[in-house]
Amino acid sequence: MVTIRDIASLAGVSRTTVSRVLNGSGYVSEQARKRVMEVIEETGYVPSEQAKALRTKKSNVIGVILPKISTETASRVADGIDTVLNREGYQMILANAKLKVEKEIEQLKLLESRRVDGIILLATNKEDRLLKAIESLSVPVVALGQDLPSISSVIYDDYHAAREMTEAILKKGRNRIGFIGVYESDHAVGVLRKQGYLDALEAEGKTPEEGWIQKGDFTAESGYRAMKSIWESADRKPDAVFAVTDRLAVGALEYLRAIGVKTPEETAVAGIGNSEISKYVTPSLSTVDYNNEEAGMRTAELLLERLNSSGENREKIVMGYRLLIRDSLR
Amino acid sequence: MVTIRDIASLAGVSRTTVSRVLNGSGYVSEQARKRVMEVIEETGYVPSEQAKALRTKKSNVIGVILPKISTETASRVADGIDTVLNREGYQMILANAKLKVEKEIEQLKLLESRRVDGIILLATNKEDRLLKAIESLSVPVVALGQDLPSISSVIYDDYHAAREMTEAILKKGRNRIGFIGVYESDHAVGVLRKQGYLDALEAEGKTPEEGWIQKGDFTAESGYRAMKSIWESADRKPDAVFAVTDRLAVGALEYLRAIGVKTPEETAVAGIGNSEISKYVTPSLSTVDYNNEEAGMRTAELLLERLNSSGENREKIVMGYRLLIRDSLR
DNA sequence: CTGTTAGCGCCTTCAG
DNA sequence: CTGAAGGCGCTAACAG
Repeated sequence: MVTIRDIASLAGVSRTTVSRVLNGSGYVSEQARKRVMEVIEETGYVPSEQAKALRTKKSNVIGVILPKISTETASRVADGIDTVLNREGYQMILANAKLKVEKEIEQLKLLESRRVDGIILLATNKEDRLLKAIESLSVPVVALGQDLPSISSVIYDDYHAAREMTEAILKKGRNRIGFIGVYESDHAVGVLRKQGYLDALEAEGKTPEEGWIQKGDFTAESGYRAMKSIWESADRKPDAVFAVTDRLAVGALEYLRAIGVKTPEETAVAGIGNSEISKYVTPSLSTVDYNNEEAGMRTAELLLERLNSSGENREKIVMGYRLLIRDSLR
Repeated sequence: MVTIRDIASLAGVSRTTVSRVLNGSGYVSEQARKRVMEVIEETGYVPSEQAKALRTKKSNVIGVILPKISTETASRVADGIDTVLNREGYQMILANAKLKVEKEIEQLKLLESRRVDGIILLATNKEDRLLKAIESLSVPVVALGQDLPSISSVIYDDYHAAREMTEAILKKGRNRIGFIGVYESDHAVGVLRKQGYLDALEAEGKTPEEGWIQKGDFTAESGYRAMKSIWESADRKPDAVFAVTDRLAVGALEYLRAIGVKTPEETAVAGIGNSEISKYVTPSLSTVDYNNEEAGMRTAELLLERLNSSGENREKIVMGYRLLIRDSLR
């Protein structure tokens, strides 16, 4: 591999001069610059960002920790992050947390060892050991998706989104609304969305019946099972079901179809996420669009700002959302 | 940032000794090891992979160039790649080619400047300048998705997949099969799949009618428009349509529904890719499963083998596929 | 078992 | 306008 040294000697100048033409810093005679450029061209020399980073203590790489790689949400977010990063001259190193806290922490450390300039964490929990791990890090971290105390974050308005969707269902005259949630370690999805649902009901003086509230695990299959549990355990059958995720909702839709319940006539269904399938299932699924790409962009911008300002102040951005009422809710 | 030097002096040993306990290389007395470990623990020292890489000329980072980040195929492949890379102690730096050749080349160079150990390219074309760029690179590259001469690659069996799906359609007694393809710069998708379709027809002595063959650009909307063109320009209406992509097929499905043509009764539809929507549209879409995750894994393995063997021999792996005949084809 | 020495490829004072 | 010298954090001979 050809180095700056080779270029220097081939061009008959010092390494310093080569460095200067490379970075456009300081004065270099037109003649010298030309010689150097020629040699670079001939040799196909590519400066090592690695060595540069060691010297300048800036790698221009940002680490991104995803809960799972092949997920619609994650890839939309990654797309948004990449847009901003690419524009600002950064590259992105991806790390997979596989939905496990330990893995999340492990990846944080791995990224720190790579000396990335900053880390974006798509968080799925707010566990103490995670917060501790972040604090002990010497690399700036911003979170997306969960409101982590002590660091800047971009979050979705889970509570209001869920509440508004539930209200929209109520407004259609539906009174017996079931709910499919997830485990509560995921605070944003497991707790906030559920609270939004509960509060919307309570505001109308309604109480969900025993058995109307079930849990899944983000898969369509679990949505199917949850819907089945609701149906079989409830005395009065619900006339609507709100799932915290489109996949769960699609699973619910499938169960209803399987037992011959008409959607939306008998039982309406709604989800959150505006996944691509939501548009193409029959009936098309009512859902909430979170604009993940934009969220990714905002998060990247937040991180970059932090890198350039050296300020320690924490910032919190709450993303807006958009209700999409489609055929599954009439 | 604490360095190996700090650890050494705090532990009262030399940097070499610290390095040795870090890498488990050479002999270190139990006593010294313990002292060092303690100090590392206390200080929260994290060795710089960056400096290590500069010295060892191995970064343990692999670059992955995707045509687009938020794509089902890309993210499945990335998932597979990550599985293998993670298992073998590598990390993945993602680069977005935005479906442009120049950007593809630019990313190759950028990754080279980062001194990644190898590059995986999800290729969408076989243009000469791309091949040239790859050859001038001093980093091993393997391709996925296109059969690039001169480098190792993992490819899908596009020709046979398309041909077999077309044959499956013919076997259902459909005789007038339309086709929605894409531009030919994407050799695998644009040329090979089309050839499979044409050859299957020809083997049965059939010739597609003028207007039955249209092009789209990977979006559902373009599939819709292509289907419309087929419908409006053909004298005899097709009784089946084969699209080279699920999204195109879904667009076609939408058009047919819009004009009140029954699927599959009047006109059957098939795609390729086994996208998630294919399972949930109505009627469910017949398609070909390419097992992208496995392809990603194989590609990563191919690259790692190449890194460890220092051999220059090129290898070509052809992935298998699986026909999924669903409701859209009866 | 341990330390000394020498660089990996680059940038950055500091003197010319 | 240009070069020499030093060092970023780490590992790899090579002597002890």
